[in-house]
Amino acid sequence: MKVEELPVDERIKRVIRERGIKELYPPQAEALKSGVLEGKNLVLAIPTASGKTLVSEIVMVNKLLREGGKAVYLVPLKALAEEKYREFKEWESLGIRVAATTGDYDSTDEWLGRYDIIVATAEKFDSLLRHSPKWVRDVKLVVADEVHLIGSYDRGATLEMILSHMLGKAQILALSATVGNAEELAEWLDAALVMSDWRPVELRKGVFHLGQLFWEDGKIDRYPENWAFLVIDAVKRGKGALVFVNTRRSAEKEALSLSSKVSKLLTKPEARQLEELISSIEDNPTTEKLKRALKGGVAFHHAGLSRAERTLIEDAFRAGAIKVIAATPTLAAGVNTPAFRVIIRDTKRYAGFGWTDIPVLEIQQMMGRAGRPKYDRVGEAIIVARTEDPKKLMERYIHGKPEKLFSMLANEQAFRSQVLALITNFGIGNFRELVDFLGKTFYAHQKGDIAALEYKARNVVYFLIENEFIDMDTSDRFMALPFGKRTSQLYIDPVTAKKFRDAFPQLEENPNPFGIFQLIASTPDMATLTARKRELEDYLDLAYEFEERLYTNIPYYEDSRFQGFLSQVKTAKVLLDWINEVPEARIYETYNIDPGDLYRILELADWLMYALIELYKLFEPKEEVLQYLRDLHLRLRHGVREELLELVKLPNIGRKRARALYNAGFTTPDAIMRAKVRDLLEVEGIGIKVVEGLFKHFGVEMPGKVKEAGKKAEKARKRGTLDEFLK
DNA sequence: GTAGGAGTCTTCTAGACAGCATGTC
DNA sequence: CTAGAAGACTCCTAC
Repeated sequence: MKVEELPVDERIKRVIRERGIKELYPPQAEALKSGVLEGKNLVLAIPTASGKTLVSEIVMVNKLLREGGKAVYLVPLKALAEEKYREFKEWESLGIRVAATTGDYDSTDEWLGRYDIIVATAEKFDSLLRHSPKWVRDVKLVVADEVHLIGSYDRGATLEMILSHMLGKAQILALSATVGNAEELAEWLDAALVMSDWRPVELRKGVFHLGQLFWEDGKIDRYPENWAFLVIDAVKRGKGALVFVNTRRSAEKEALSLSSKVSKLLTKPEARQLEELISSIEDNPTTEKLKRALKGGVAFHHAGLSRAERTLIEDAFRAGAIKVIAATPTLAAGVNTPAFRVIIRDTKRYAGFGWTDIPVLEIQQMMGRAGRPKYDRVGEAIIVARTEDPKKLMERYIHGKPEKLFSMLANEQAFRSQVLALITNFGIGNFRELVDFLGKTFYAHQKGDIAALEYKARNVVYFLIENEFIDMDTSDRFMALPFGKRTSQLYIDPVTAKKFRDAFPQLEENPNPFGIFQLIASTPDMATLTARKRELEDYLDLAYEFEERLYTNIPYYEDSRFQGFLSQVKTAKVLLDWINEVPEARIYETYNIDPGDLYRILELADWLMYALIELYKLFEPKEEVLQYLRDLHLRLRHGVREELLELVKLPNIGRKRARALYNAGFTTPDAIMRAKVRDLLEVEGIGIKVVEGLFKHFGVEMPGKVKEAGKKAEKARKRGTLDEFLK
């Protein structure tokens, strides 16, 4: 189908033509002929990179130009929200305003009402719905990207509930990977279904076993025995490769070992480019390994890396500076990083209770990363058979069908949060109405009856009443209580809220960071760091040492909660070190964690600390305790002792600079404002830029001379590094 | 007595959403 | 619950 023939506004065609697209891919054409342009719901199940985004763009903009209102585009990851936001920005030339919103950005957001396309994570949109801003009524279209995540154990229920809410109120376009039961999904959504395996770049799949590469079409290529040669071969041909493994350690190990081989294939300019890349990365034990690998043009990629490093690696790989990435599954689900060749080293993964096969769906997503649309005629995806029977792998992952999706609404943790929200935020007034609503869900459609779910719902309601989240009047009508309403808006698990409330009396008696951090770490919303076996004793000792600061009893060894408790103690200790200004590098070493782990823990603790304070406000708070909690929250956010709280509020002043300033005698913002520029520059980590920022913040004019001198110094410094770099 | 090597036993394991203030992604 | 690598531990030998 030619773009010209599309039954949409001329302006849309113009934008698409400007991208250099004249002809639509067959599945795109089929999708657009399904009635979706006339308002019908659609489930589009086609491979990644086969043009789902363009279809959704056309559908969204067509809808907006014809009917006005808003389109919401749901994604599973914050990084994807950013990626889509940047892509959709292009439509601003037609006067369409695009916004992105995730937990990193804004909230209640009446201001989102000014935008036409809103990109959001599913959880964020769910949270927005609970705050019911006025513009929600204007949502005419919901695009759910990666809708197969409806089958994810911990996050599927959210997506399912959003779609249940919006079904009938807005048009729905569900974008899915290939799944076993797309028909079932389409039926539920009363949607047309378009399925296809078509890809713009041909995908060749194969299984590698002891030097033999068995292609799906029966052809066999011979290689040296080690699969690493497949990687080297790709690089030799001027292309890149992705290697998927199942542990962080493997990713690092393979990256380092491949690096020594790939490095020999690098040209001088390439090596220089990599040096530049390396110099821009912060130093810590994890990045030390990363930098070593990068010297040879290879990176590893896993959640232990910070966001900045991951983005840097992804960008450099796309640009061709990095030749190979060894990655855990992070990369398969994340932003677009196609490669000529994808090698899947592992098809099993440890799942907490043993080894399980990685689902076909996930392996196919990894394989789908093979083939770069503009550069490759064909992409290659190769599964390595190390201990597994190659025939079995071929059957399961290459010729096999992906799994069916199953509703995860009945997952207890997700379900109790959702039931609470239905009652406190979505006007569900009694049990009958609750059951009616549940009847509209994918769960109900799939199972045919909801007796089991109804039973669970009844138990949840009892739990919510018993713990005063909600109440029921004499005519059995639900009433939202402030505690329940706030819990739902804070987007925390009711069990977390209950744990907080139960601890308030003790917390009031003896407010202290360790007790509060352990409390936070004990909630189901927190991710704890696992205490390793040989650490157990240390943390038990620590727990006894700090016993009187805890708001809970130390469980006995036989108790099933024993190990979990010690993991909470470990997590609390990390947070404690953080607010006591222990340097990051030492935290990584002491607790054997990566930067990404620390970041994650801090992010969660920050969020839950806020929730704790907000809930405490509902129970006749003591002003001095409230103030204590607020200060602790700030300390947690900035990672400082109390005396630095004023300093870290200044622009560009974090925990390191604040401590340096304080130790140099600048103990208050006022002292800094009165200080001489020269004296400030003496302080470690304080350069002319920071000083300029500070003076601007204070509204004080910097002496012109000083400014000049500073700039000169800056230039000299830059030259210095350049000289060093050139020799 | 002990350094150090070989062999054996033990341990460990992927990922990542949410509030709010800030300014406006 | 179907693995596999790294690190800890043990035992032995050679000096």
